[in-house]
Amino acid sequence: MEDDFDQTLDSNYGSSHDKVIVHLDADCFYAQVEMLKNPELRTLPLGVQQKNLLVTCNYVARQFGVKKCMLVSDAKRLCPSLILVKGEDLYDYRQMSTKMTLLLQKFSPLVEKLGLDENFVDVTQLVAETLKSDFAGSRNVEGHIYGDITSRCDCGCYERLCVGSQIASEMRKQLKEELGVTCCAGVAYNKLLAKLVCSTHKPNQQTTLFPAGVSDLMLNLNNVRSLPGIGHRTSEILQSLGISSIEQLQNINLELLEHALGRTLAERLKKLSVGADDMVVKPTGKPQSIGLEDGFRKISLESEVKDKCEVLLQRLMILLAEDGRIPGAIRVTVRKYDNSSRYSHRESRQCNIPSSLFLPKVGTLSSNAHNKLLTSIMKLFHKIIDISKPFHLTLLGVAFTKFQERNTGKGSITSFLVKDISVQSVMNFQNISLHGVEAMECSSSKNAGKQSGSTLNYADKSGSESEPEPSPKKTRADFWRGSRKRSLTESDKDSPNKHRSSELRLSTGEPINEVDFSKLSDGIQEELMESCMSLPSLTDKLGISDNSTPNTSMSIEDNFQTNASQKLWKRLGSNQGPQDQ
DNA sequence: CTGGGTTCGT
DNA sequence: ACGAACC
Ligand SMILES: Nc1ccn([C@H]2C[C@H](O)[C@@H](COP(=O)(O)OP(=O)(O)OP(=O)(O)O)O2)c(=O)n1
Ligand SMILES: [Mn+2]
Repeated sequence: MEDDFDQTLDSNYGSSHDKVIVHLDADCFYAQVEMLKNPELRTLPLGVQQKNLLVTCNYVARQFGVKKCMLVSDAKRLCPSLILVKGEDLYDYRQMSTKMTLLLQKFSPLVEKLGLDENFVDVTQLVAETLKSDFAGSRNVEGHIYGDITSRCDCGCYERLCVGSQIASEMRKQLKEELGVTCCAGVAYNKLLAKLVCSTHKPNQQTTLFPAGVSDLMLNLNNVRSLPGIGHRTSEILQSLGISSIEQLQNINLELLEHALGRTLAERLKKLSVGADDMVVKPTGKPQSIGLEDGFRKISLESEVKDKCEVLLQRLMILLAEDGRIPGAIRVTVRKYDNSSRYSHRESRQCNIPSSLFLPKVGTLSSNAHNKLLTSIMKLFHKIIDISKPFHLTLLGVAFTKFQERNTGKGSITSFLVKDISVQSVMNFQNISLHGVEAMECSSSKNAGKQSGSTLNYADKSGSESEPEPSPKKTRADFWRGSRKRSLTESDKDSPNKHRSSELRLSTGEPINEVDFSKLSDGIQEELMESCMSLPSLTDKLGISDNSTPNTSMSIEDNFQTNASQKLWKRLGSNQGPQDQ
């Protein structure tokens, strides 16, 4: 008891072994999603292109020496047969990202996203429950072990990390089977080490790090730049101090480092350099900002600015409607043409916006509020740019921030859906395939948007009546390796809307069937319609894609080869055929 | 020939 | 409002 207390207070600089952290990182993420959309690309060298930058490529292409974030021209020189797919529109990547995080949240609520394809999961509790309920279970490490384990720590971390590796393996199995996504995983006792060890075996592999391997892992990093937390700027400063290796960073005098970097950063980096990290896995909630930007050669007329911003705003309103919250502020970002300096000098201005613009009125928002927002945007623009002089922009961005939850009626299913994270994709109402409802205004029309035409599936039968109550004897620890079952959490139970919405849950589970809209209860049908109509700017969604440069062709034709992974992709909510290259 | 985001700290 | 970090 007292020992535990001391241990907690000591906080051993983030080097205690009491946690089990899994870090998951999808393989060549954008490229993988593109291959899921069009499996014919699987065997070919594939690159995903944003303007002139090749942002990532599949592992076939990597054999040619093609690298991430490379100029397209350089990549083509290395690999003339490289197939290119446009990737400026992140919609599909974002959607897959959401599904991955939802799947991982079945293992622990402590899931933190980093970008679109990485997740940290703190599985300490699941590991503890598993060890408790299954103390004689196998202690095999799944996947690779980093370095040697000749000396075993006696704090119990060996067993914990073993179970962690088994959980990681199950996570990857489910990601592959349910979403078609392959990824790497790293298992360690803190975030830094989980992330670093994750990347030691790629692709589609996992690695577990025990305390005995920590020193090797750190010293095998090639450059100080490989330490998460040391970016472009900091590594340059370190370079000017003659520090380029991890070992040099470990050994440099702390006072000297503080002088160059400030105390907080210096102390943090010192600890990181020996693998100590006390950062906690912070559950990722809804985003703090939702924005879009577009880069270009030159814009020098106010009218062009307005046009660009209007397009950005239209696309933004779709993302906003799907998010379901009301923004309290809007921000405009600009990049001025700057000779000599490749470095983006960006300037931004933001202002508050009245929430009255987002009142749940049906048709009114579209033109009226839209115009007011555009006016605000232009006002902000004029705060940055003096129109009376010539100007030359190379980027425009618009973002919403300061979100507030939408307050629809208390018991309304709308307000409930907005809150329920597992149902948020449903807020994209065009995702519902409305069998038995003919051409509802919000679903049909052009049906050409990227976010249209997806299918809504059941997943969670156990959420409603059919599943027996979990027996108190059975701990949650068994769910991930024994029979797969999901039970309602406590907070699920006290809300009647939760039960109603289980009818509408987006699939991440096995029994995949399309929802037949006409089979939903009448009350829910009506409320869904109302919810649909009360969403801001819903009518704007019609025929408008979150797609600046369309990168897919919409073939309604469904007779082409049906490869398993493509079926999976389609089943999971795409309506897109393969691309015509 | 340099994406399109998001978060955090100051 | 901006720089720095991450993907
Ligand atoms: N500067 C960057 C870095 C990444 N990404 C995008 C493209 C990647 O597909 C995705 C994930 O980034 P990763 O660094 O994890 O790279 P990949 O997943 O593509 O490849 P890997 O297999 O090495 O993880 O984020 C980006 O747009 N800009
Ligand atoms: Mn990745």
